[in-house]
Amino acid sequence: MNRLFRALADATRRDIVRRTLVADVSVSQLADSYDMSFAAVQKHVAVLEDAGLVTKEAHGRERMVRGNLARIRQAQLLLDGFEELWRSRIDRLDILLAEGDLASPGT
Amino acid sequence: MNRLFRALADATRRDIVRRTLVADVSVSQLADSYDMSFAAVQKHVAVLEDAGLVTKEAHGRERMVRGNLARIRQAQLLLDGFEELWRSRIDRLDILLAEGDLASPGT
DNA sequence: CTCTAATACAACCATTTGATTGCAAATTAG
DNA sequence: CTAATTTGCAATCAAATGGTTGTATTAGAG
Repeated sequence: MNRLFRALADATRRDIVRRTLVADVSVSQLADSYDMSFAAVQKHVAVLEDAGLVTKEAHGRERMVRGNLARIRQAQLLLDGFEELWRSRIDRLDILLAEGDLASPGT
Repeated sequence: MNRLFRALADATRRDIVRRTLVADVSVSQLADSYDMSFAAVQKHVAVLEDAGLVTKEAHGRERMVRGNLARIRQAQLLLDGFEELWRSRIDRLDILLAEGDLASPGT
């Protein structure tokens, strides 16, 4: 999870994910789009690959990069878990309020 | 977004978010839970606060930390956007297939 | 075969991160 | 008032990050 979220914490990498989710793109095609060296883009792709967010497939001398939605879903699941926890806080407040309602009439 | 995802890319910080989504917790209560110095935990909370994932509220000499679900939702929205993009890839394939269907019968 | 394009990888550098310790300030407890 | 808690903040340090350039390898074009 650390690597997953860290990989998403960079605008260039998020853009690469966006593009490779829509269509396969070669590393050099990606490199042409950003104002940095080929090697820098190559490293970003490597970070994404290490995080499982993209895969690479050799096609001749090119490596086609493909976004991996399954991995994105894992991040979504974690955030969904946060949302559920938050709801449990509301539930606790409801319980407290309910207890208050029970106590008040008695006084 | 960079700060948001970077803040989530650390297990200790994700745990702090979990705990503070369920109930308000003071910085020192948090510090007691982790095997690191008070200052280190304080810094993690500061990173989360900077990312908008938690807020702090003074209560006497304690600062109660509270998780901010709204900010988590922003991360969810971004990931949801990825998912929609991915679906658009499928749509394009469908279009290609449909075009193929139109062409094939004519040949 | 030769040249070029695409990629991989290493070395290097500046900046950021994640942790530490130490000290000061504010608030509560006794 | 005095002492203990809680927090904030600065200085410091090792490791990771994000970028660079240079070199080597591999595959397609002519």
